Amino acid sequence: MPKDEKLNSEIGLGMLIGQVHRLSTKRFVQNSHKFGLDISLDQWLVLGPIWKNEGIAQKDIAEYCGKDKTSVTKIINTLEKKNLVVRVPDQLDHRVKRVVLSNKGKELFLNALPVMEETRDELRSGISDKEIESLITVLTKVYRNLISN
Amino acid sequence: MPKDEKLNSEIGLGMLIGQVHRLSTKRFVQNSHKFGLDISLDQWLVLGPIWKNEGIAQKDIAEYCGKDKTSVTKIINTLEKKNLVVRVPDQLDHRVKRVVLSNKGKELFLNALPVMEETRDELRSGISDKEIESLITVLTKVYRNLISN
DNA sequence: AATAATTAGTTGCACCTGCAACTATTCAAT
DNA sequence: ATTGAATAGTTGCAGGTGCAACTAATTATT
Repeated sequence: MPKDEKLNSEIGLGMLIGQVHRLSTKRFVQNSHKFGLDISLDQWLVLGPIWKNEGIAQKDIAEYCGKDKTSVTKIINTLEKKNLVVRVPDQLDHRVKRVVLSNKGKELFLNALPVMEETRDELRSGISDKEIESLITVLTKVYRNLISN
Repeated sequence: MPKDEKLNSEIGLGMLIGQVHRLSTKRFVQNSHKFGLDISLDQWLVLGPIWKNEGIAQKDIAEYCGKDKTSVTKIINTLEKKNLVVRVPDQLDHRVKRVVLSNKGKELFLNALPVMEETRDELRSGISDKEIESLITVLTKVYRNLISN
């Protein structure tokens, strides 16, 4: 019944990554509620590149946050439903759509920064910078093994 | 355009974990197809405890693989649709359902072992055991930070 | 024994993901 | 100029996830 009993057995690496991923996205949403906001981690991740690059094309958003273009389409749909972003068709290339933050979107992005901070701190609590660094280093190697499709 | 260009910038830890998680579940499915099988990583993860413990209750499956009971219900639904498992109501406690592998399920489980092996090897390719060990150590700390709800 | 609290499992809703097939537009080749 | 890639984005389908609310069965309380 103790939640971390299974850790002693050989909880595989893949399983561990899955757990951490699921729990951290969950935690982000919980924290956003604590701050009176309603935004998912993935919505936040998509908002990021739009903030940094007003009018970015969906294709570039996908590349930027490592998501499938299909996923980006659908996340932007929900962001648009929430009136956080607007799709603007490019005047030169009629295939691309440029995505822009609304005022509400800008406001939410700023308000969500502390949520990100807090979640980040919770994840790293009691773990040294050196450990985090090595974690990122090795995880990046795994990542490189995987992107070479 | 190069797929790993973003690595140089500060691709956050959370984002990195998300990428690795998504890419590795994807890779598992691709590998299962290469072996002529059709099984997802999560279906495999649920099959595991049933293999080790015939007639395990759904609640214990959930605990075993760290999934929500809701998710387990639905994954077992699809496993049952595929005729890989059967739900058997417990005779003593009429609330619990015990899950059993069919012959087809046992066969698939065994056939999927090499898929697991291959995916595992691909993930770890070029990474020393020591690095993997430290990865698991630190990731486990992150995990512990998260389960304390 | 009757009521209340727990527990196992399911369902509905909203969201995220990957894949394949599709539209529409732009670019390349001849 | 016309045909044939390639590209940006969308849609439909199947699956996975969390949450809240629910049923049915078991235990605890009094």
